[in-house]
Amino acid sequence: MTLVEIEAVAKALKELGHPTRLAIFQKVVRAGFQGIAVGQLQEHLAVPGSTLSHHISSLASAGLLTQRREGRTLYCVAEFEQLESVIGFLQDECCLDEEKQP
Amino acid sequence: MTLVEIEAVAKALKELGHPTRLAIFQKVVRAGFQGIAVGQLQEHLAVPGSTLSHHISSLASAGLLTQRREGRTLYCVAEFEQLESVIGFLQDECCLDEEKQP
DNA sequence: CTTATATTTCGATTATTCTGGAAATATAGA
DNA sequence: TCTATATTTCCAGAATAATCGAAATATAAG
Repeated sequence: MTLVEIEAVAKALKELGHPTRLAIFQKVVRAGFQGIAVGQLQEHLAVPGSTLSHHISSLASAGLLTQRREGRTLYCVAEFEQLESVIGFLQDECCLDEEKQP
Repeated sequence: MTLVEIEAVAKALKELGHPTRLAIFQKVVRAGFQGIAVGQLQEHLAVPGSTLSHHISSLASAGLLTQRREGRTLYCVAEFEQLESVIGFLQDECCLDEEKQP
């Protein structure tokens, strides 16, 4: 794992490490490949539009989601590969090997 | 998963989401159950002592490590259960169910 | 009791992030 | 074109985090 890759993982962890953003990401992931509209997120999470928009673009800047427009509606779609690479990092780079376990 | 638990996971993710702290944590995990001394971390990571100490206590405040004193030396030991609960959250609460996969 | 080593806490500065109202943009429909 | 809806961008203030030298604490050894 290169330094650049580690920094990409750190960036993703950092953006996930905010309660509102983690809640947003959870909803986006659960919406599956079709995604969830920004407005629907706003209904569920009761957070002002501009604040929500900032959090969404933070998650996008970490490669954790993308947006797709359909008419006036913008859908947020999870980038599952990025999520998997974060999980993979924690498992491979941070967890113990079997032989070290008690 | 309760709100309190989500906030605990968010806190852990946030603390891991800093390049220096992620590097610290990686070394601590790899040191296994015996842990690694603060001074050894400092040698590896070339960061001033006071800064390092702050980062270590951030990780401790997120429940990701504990410290054990042996004489003048303080060892940092990973809290593997906390790491596993973070990984578990990302897998269980955030990943797709099989039936949603393509 | 003095000195050396290991690490933390204090204190202060600088940098970054969070927040949300208001204005701007994009699209659709009448 | 005019209006309504959906969302973002602009702006600026408030809050939090990061940084690190210097001083303090803890322990060990002579």
